[in-house]
Amino acid sequence: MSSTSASAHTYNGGSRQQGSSHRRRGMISMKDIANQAGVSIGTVSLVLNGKTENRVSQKTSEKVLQIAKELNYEPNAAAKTLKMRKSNTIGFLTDSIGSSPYAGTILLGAQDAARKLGYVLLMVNTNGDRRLEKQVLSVMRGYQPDGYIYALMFHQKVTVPSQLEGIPTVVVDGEDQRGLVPSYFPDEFSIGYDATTRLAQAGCQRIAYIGSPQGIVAEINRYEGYRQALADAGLEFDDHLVVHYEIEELGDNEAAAARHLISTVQPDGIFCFNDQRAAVVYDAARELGLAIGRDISIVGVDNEAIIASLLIPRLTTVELPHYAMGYQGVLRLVAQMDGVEALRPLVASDPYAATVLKQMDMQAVSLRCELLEKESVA
Amino acid sequence: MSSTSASAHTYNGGSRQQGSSHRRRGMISMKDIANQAGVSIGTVSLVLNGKTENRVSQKTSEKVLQIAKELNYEPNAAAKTLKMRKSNTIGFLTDSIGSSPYAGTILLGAQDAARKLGYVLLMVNTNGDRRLEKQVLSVMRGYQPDGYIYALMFHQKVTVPSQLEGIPTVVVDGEDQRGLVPSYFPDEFSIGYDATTRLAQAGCQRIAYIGSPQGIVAEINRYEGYRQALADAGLEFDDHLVVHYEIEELGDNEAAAARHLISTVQPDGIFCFNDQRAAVVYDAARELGLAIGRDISIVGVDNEAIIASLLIPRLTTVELPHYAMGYQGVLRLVAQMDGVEALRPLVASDPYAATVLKQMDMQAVSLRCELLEKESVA
DNA sequence: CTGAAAGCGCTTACAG
DNA sequence: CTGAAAGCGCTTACAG
Repeated sequence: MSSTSASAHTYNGGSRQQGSSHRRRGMISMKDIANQAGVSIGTVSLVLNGKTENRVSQKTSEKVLQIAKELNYEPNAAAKTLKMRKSNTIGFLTDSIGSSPYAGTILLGAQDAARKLGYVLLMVNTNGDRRLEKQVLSVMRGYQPDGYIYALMFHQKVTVPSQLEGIPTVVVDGEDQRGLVPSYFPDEFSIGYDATTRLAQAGCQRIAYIGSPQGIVAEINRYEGYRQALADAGLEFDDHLVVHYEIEELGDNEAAAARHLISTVQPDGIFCFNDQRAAVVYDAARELGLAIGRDISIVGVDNEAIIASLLIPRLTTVELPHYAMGYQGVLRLVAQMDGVEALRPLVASDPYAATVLKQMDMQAVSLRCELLEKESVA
Repeated sequence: MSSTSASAHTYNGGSRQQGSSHRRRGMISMKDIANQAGVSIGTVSLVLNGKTENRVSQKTSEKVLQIAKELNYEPNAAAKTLKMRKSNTIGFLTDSIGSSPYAGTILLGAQDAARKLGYVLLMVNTNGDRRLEKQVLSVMRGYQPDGYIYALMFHQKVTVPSQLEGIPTVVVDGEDQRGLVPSYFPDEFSIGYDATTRLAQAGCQRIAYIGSPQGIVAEINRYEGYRQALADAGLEFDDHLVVHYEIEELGDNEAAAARHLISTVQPDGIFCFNDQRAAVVYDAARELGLAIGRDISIVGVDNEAIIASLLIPRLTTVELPHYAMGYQGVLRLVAQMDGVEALRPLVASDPYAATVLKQMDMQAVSLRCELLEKESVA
């Protein structure tokens, strides 16, 4: 908690920027345009919405457009929403903005897709608190978003709030428990498979897995991928090479645990559940005098920016598709709300759009993740 | 970029969740309540807005409230906005969601404050692109946010977009170039001062500063704080103890540079511009056989979660007030828009509210940052 | 090709 | 204490 100081470094910039009076800035309306153009409001509406075909003369149309531009007209979303029962707004619900560095990337992807499709994001954080979630959701509903993105902090099974029932919704970085709500999440199995296979290709014979508490989806499937890759590479599975850390029970001893693992079972390659673990393994290996990328190969998951900047040699890692999940999630949502035709304008320039269109019949879509080759693998 | 796979891990959850038909879910309106209660819509409005004083009987009031609750009534924000010319919406503009782990924390603070004051956040990312900013802003204006938060990725001077002129706006983690728009940002001078003073207190005689490219506000003021603290501690300033890295020109050599600095000028304490630099210094010190927290003391800035979890011994660091900036920024904005009375309900339970009220006459507010004591200082 | 009018769900004088 | 009515800025049959 930081207190506030009115120190020498606080200065007063002079006069107040704006009064608290509620002078309505001259938001100009169709009426203004109609007056200036000498036509009716209805005509202005037609023109501004491009519905002039056989209904408005070329000349009138041009005049209206011209004046609208001069006046810097911006349609009043509230009026439009009220009349159309469509807000062109997407509710973005998340449990984790602020607690995860990745939430922002999902949001960015969602935002970019929304913008291209003419939507704006109403953002709300639930802190993972069901009671708060219910409260904010009911406020949000008043704004009548046309659909919702329900974004999680990491891949897990979730129950979508009942208030969203019947409203178009897409789960991102998570999976609807009941399999009814379309969900976009990383292909965890392939992450484990690709990482392990890469290590096997590098000639590793004793590939360890440093995992996560068991039970969460990401852990279960990455581990499966690890085992399948071993089998496909003709390597025998060895129980001793696997550890599923409970973060809590480890505390400061994660480093010690890593050292212990390395020195006792002597792996020549390690697939780490995430980059953070990989960073700890770096330290452990170094203390044991092992050269990473030569004596021992390491692969992480996340491509976490800060860790990436710190580790030497650079870490080979599997990147999680946060941006893609947010982006495709919104594409899917809009297709659901407005029909697949809504995506057509994008499809020529945007490979994601084509992908999403192909998957409209799948409720659960796993995104393949890319292995980024650096120098931590021999 | 991740491609998408329809692997064995993609399953079809069954029937489509919702049709694309636009059946309006029974958003119930005041009319519905009025009908059921046998009163007029106007009366319902009065009751639901708590304006019953001398205007509606206790009995009618209760009946209306009761029915509204049963029907799960949620006011239609679009209609209210249209009529009132007030959307109870705040536009949150940022250059960095997704590119900075801190943006989310600012957003979280803003969100929490907004919720308490009955506002909802309309979120928009500009990617630091002026053209895009202009475009998204004009769309956003259509939604008529009552005010704007203009949030930056790190403390810098900015020119607020001209489209925001005349609309209540608060800059967060940045400073309005012209000093006209209220701005909330970290007290950089104190960061440098407190960190350096802490090192001096620990008995350090040769305190180095590993900075950042010169020119940005954060660097200039932290450096000043460093120098002032040296002076106040009776320590002589030594040019050789200071380095202002240009990140770009350093690349992988940051570690080498740190090693070089430590071995040549032999500081016994180092104030690092941020935790990331501190992490590099950890490595360098260790390679030179120095025990951190004994042979050499280190202080960082940021309290970056991932780095904090990695460094041993734990890093003493100055925490940047991201949450507080977002929170207080919104408080200030609402006070600006709705008058200071709007904050009164909070003031009893919320120390931030009192603080903000005290600072209504300041355009630039620097927030004091907390030094978190860990074990990296002797 | 164009305009007048109704109506989306609210709030707020105004009349009673 | 209560209701009828106007109007916020749009869209869209409908009539001409």
